Amino acid sequence: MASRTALKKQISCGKCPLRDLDCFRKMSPTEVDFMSEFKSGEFNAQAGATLLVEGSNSPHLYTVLEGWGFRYKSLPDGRRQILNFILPGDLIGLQGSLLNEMAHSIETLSDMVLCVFERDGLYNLFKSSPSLGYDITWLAAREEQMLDEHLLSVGRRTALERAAYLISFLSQRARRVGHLSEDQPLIPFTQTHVSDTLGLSLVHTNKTLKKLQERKLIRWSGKSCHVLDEKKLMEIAGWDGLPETPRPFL
Amino acid sequence: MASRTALKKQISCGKCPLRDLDCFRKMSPTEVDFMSEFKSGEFNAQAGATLLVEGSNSPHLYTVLEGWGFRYKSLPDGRRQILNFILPGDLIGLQGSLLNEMAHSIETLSDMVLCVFERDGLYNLFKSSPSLGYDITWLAAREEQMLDEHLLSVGRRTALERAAYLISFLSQRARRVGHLSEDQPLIPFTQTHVSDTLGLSLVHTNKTLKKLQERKLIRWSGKSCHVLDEKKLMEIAGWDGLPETPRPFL
DNA sequence: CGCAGGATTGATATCAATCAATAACGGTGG
DNA sequence: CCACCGTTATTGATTGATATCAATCCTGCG
Repeated sequence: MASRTALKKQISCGKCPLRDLDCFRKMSPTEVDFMSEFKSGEFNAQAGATLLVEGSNSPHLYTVLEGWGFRYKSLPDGRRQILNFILPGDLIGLQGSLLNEMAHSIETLSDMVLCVFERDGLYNLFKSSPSLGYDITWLAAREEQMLDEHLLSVGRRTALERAAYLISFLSQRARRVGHLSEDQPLIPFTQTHVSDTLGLSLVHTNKTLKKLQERKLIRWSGKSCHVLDEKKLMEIAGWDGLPETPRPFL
Repeated sequence: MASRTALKKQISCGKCPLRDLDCFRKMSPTEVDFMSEFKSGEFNAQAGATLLVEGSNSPHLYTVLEGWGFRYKSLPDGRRQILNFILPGDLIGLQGSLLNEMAHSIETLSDMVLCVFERDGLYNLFKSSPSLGYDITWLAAREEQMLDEHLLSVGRRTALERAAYLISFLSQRARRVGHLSEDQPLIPFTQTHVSDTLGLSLVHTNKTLKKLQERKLIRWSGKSCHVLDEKKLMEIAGWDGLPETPRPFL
């Protein structure tokens, strides 16, 4: 269950600690002011909570401030496909805001802190601040790019390559937003999550991860995965890594 | 080879015949004027031409006026994954315009007519016409939604379900933009294209399509596929179909 | 201690890839 | 008009990858 702590502005956008990370593009003071105005609150969700449900029509848009989550879709009989993972700086709920209905669900993997916006204000954002509108489009294009790569992975990579791609991908993303600190292992997810991402069965996923472990590229402990050799994983996957360009952060 | 016939404005946007289709949202006169201004020409490409190449940095954005195409990515050793198909009304090259580098290639399946825009004018569009900026974002979100469904398909559907999904998906899309007329069968593509979309081998794709044919749901003739029973295909795939909402058209 | 959820493992069953031909078709040059 | 050719579609046989089934083993937790 997601626990609604307080829907008020707990941090002013200007002081948002994330804003200082290298991976994010700097915002002008005007833009920061606008975002502070646009922000309608913060939302704290517990690990395992469902944030948005396929078919629903949420009145909110969120920017992730902290924590891990994932987007997924299901078939009528329950088979599930994880579409992408969600990390700090990601904008979520855009599809729902624009197309009027979520076609996927979102769940948290860890406790999460989200910045809340009213979807009704979205059009006004485009009107008042073209640069922020542009940024949102930028983020949408970036999500599309990640999905393209995932699709290539699930469609054409072998099981081992897929696993290697997934883990190096998440490792890079997490590192950039400071979510791979010394104390934190890596990803707070189970092998079931991995299998639903890779489009493989749980058993086969386990055997595949084991191979990566034998080669000392990763280490699985408890409910998370340590990345020991990102480079080698990328090599196995035939993946070039994420672009270095700083991205917008709302 | 793509043949550049003439890069001038051959049709004013206001008279664009596509604009009258039900599937597209109507544009205000101001918006139409803006687009006419933004439009820098038309481009005619022949079937089989490569429009954009992974890694390149095209100065253009396009809206499709006519014809079929597809986006794809490849692995270093040549394995190819088709990401999505391109039909009239689609905006292409947005990733390249925003993120500065194409991460996928685009090829035509039939002769194609494209409306050309300068990517440098994109930011100005957001500034001058927030509603058009919003529309572009809308289109990006729609593309994302299609990719989500493809990913679910490739990751979790069986071969038969995937094929059924793909064909009903294309059938719906084509019908809406009037590309399934009496005289035209359906899609001008080969089974190799199908296999690269579904993430299956060519042989297995052939056997799978054959099953759909035996059940009288499709008919393969020459280099194209007739859809005989879209409803049944959707049922097999467990797919609900595209949303009915009219979409923006630039 | 006893559970429950997650990770592992070995055996077996399927699905899909690969290999190897052959057939069908459209286009070309003679 | 016909022989020739390249591309695409089709098929059967075989191999290989992945799914499924069925246990067992952990580990954190009440």
